[in-house]
Amino acid sequence: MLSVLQEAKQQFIKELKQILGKEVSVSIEDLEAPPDPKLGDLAFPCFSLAKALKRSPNEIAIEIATNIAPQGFIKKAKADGPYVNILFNDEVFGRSLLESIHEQGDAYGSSDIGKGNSVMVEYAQPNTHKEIHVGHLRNFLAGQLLVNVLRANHYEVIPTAYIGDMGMHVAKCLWGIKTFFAEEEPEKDERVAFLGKVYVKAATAAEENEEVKKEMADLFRELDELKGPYVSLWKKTRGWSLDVIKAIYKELGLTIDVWYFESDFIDEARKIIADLQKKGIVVKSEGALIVDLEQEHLGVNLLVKTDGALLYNAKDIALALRKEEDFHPMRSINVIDARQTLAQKQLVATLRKMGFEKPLEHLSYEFVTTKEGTMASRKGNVILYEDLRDQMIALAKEETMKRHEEWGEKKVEKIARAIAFSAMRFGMLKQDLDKKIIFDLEEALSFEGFTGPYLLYTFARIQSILRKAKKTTPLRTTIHVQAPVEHQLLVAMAHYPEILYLVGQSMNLASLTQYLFGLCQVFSEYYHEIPVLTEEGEVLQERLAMVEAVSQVLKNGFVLLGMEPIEEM
RNA sequence: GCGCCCGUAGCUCAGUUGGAUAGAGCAUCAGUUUGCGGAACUGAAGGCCGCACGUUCAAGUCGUGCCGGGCGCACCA
Repeated sequence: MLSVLQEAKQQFIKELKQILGKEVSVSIEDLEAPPDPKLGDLAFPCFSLAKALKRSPNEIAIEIATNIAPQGFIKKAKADGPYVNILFNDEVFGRSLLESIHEQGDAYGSSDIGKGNSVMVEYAQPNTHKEIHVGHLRNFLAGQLLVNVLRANHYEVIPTAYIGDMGMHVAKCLWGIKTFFAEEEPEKDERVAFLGKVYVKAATAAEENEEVKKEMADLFRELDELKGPYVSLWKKTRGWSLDVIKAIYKELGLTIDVWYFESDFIDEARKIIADLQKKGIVVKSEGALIVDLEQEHLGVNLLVKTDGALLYNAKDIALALRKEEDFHPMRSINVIDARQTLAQKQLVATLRKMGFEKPLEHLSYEFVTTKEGTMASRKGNVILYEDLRDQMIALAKEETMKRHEEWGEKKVEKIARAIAFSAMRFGMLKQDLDKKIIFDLEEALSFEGFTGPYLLYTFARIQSILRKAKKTTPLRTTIHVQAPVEHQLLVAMAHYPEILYLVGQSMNLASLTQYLFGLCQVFSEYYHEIPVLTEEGEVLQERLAMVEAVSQVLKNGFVLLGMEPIEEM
C-alpha cells in the first residue's frame, strides 16, 4: 500500500514523464525535499537532464514548471534556478493524509517490505556473574528497537538472547567465593552485587599472583567439562544472575523469544573442532588450535587455548550452526559491540571455510564510556543500570510532585517511571550507533530539549486537548490550511512511513528519534500558534482531526521506542 | 607496525547516501503566560565542516595523503 507521500511523488513523476517523453528516465529516487519548506514540498533537480539534453538546467526547470498543470496533489510548480519545486494542494494532500492515518491507526507507517522474510536478531548478550551496566543498556535498547522496527515492516523477527554463563570470568568469580567468601550467603536482592564484589577481589588477586591465575585456569577447565566440585556452586550463582537478567529484560520490554546459553555449546564446539581438525581447517599452532585466516587478512581465529580450554570464538561457531538448524533464518543480525568487529569477521570467514555461506550481519555499536574513560568492572567506575534507573526515577518523581501536588503517591510513581524510562531509552537511542556515548549523568537526567520527556510532554498536551474536546462530534478529515505551520505539520506526518521504512533498511536507528523529535517541534510551534478548543464548528473539528493525527503518529513512534504514551505528566 | 571507527557552533550531536543560504539540543543573552499544560515557544549570538591535494556542473558528504582521538590485532569475553 502506498503512503500518501509516495502517491504525491508518483503523480509528480508521472507528470515529469509526460513532459519529458521517453528519451530520459526519471524515478521517485530522483526527488528530493527542498532545504527550506518555503521553497516547496518536493524538488526535482535538473542537473542530470541538463547533461543528457545538453541544455542548461535552469532552462529545463522553467520549461518543466510551466508545463505542469495544477491538479491532484499538485497545487503549483515553479522553477527555482535548476530545481523544479512543487507545492502540495493542502486540501487534497491533507485530506488523504488524515484519512490514511485515521484508517490505519496503529499500523500507520508500517510497510510490507519484510513479508515472508525471517530475520534472527541476537542482541541481549550479558554475562552471568557480573552486574548489568549502562554499556549493556545500549545493546539491549538498540537491539529491541531494531526488532520493533523490522516487525513494523512485517519481517518475521526472531529476537534472541545469548547469555555468557561460562568462561574465565565465571571461573574467577567461583574461585573468589571459595577463597574469600565461603561462609557468606547474600540476601536475595544483593546476590548479584555480591558476585560483582567477589569478581573485583578475585580479578585483583589474579593480577597480583601467578599461582592464583593458574588455580583459576584449572578451575575453568574442570568447569568447562561441567565436572568437578564447582558445578553446583556454578548452577546456584548462575541462577542468581539469570533471575536478575530476566527481571531487567522484563522491565525494559525486551521481547526475547529464544534463549541460548554459552554453556550449552561446549560439547558441540568440541565436536566441530575435532571434525575441522580432520579436514585441516583447524590446525595446531604454538600449542593452541586455530583457523588460519591470514589469506583473508583476518589473522588467526584462536579457538582452543594451549591448556585445552575453549574460547568464545569456538562456541560462536557452534551457536551459528545451531541457529541455522533451529530456525533457518533468511537473515541473521548480531547486535554486538564494535570492539568485536574482527572476531565477527573471523567467525564469518571460518564458517565460509566450512561451507556455510549464509552471511552473518554485524550491527556494530560503539561502547559507552565515562568522562574518565572506559568502564571496567575491575576499575570500579562502572555505572550500574539499576543505580541509573533509580536515580532517574527519583528525579522524575521530584519533578512530577513539584507540578502535581494533588496527585497521589501511586500516580506519581507510575508517571515518574514512564518519564524516567523515556529519558533513559531516548538518551541511549538518540545518537548514531557508530559514535561513542560519553555518559554524563547530568545530561542523562536532563528532561529538556532533545529528550524522551520532551516527547512525552508534547504527547500529554495533545491528550489534554483531546480530553477536553470530549470527541462529541465525529472527526472530519477535510482541512483548510491557514498558517504555514499547519502545512508543515501535515508534511512532517506524511514523512513517517518513509522514515520507518528507511530505518528498517539502513538500520540507522537514531534517525527515528530525530524524526519524532522534529515532529514534536513542529507540533509545539503549532500548539502555540493555532488555537483549537476556542474554535467552533467545522474549524474546531478540522483542528481536532489534525491534533488526533499527530497523536496517532507519535504514539506509533513511541511504541517502537518502547516509550509509554502517558496521558498526563 | 597493520586494520577498523570517529573528527561539523563553547559542549553533545543531525546533515535525506553528491545538490539550493551547513541545522538541532544544552549552555549564554533578550523576550513570550488572565488563549488547549512554561518539562514549552520566539529571537539573538555562536562555523577555515581537523588539514592538504584530487574527482565534476556541484564536496561537510566520494578518493588519496597527512594530523588528532578511540578501538582491535594469539591463549580475555
